[in-house]
Amino acid sequence: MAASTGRQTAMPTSEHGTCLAMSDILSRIGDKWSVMIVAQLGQGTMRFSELRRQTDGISQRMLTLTLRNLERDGLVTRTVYPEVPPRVEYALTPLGKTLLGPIYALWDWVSEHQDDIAEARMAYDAGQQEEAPPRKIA
Amino acid sequence: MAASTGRQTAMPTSEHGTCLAMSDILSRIGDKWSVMIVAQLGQGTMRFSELRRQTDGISQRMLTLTLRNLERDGLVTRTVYPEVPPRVEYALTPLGKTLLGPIYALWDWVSEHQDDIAEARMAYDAGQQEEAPPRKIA
DNA sequence: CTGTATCCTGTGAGATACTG
DNA sequence: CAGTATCTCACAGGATACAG
Repeated sequence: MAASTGRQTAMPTSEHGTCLAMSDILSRIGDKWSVMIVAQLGQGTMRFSELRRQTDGISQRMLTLTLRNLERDGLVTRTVYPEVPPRVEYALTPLGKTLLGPIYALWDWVSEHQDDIAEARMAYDAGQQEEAPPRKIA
Repeated sequence: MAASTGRQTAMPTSEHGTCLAMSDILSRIGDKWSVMIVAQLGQGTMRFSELRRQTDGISQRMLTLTLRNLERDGLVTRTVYPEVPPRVEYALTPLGKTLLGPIYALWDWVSEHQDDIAEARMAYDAGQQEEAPPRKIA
């Protein structure tokens, strides 16, 4: 299990393999929907349409693709019930559940600092306007 | 601050604002280079070319854009020394440093589970080959 | 209900060349 | 050295229609 409770364990920037894996994993969990889906499934097993409804703005196609990728990475299981109106349930694997920790950490960070970021952006954009405008402002 | 396997602080999926902010922030830190740059700067102030050298594979353009975005979000500072051969130094802001925690959490997770994922992928791909090939295999 | 197949667009990002 | 400006291409991802 992870060394976890406390401060950051790793970050030996030397680890080149991990570095490559990082950008790989990050482009997966960093895509538009993966984190949201994992977070949803963190609350329990759900079926396709349920996920679709709860995940605002996702297209059928993207939900399918996202779930397939997560399944391929061993983060979620896909269970098909061969019934007449097909039913498919998705759930986190044990591995998938271990991802919830880091995701929540990120989530907490965002909810804690989103205001700072919004503020920083406004300040930055305002500053840019002063130096930028060879173009008439008003 | 959160840390490990156990229950976490947040995740009231209801928080819609945070949810939107999530996908926003995620698409920033989830892009190909931001996390890597922040991690680099976690080790201290660096200048442009230094970052360029240490960040394998990044193009000049992408480094510039990434840094600009991070600056705009208030995560890094950009200090220009008006010398003859220009020198520009980048460093994490206090806000930027708070991001190191979650990033390290993710980093740890990756270094800990990259093998599981690689394995899961191979297993999945192998399974697909069996059911897939209306196409002759051998 | 749970997908797959197609089409189409925006944009992320590399390569290259030029400037202060 | 540190950047900006273009060009280009690949691909993520939305909309829509069809299928088991």
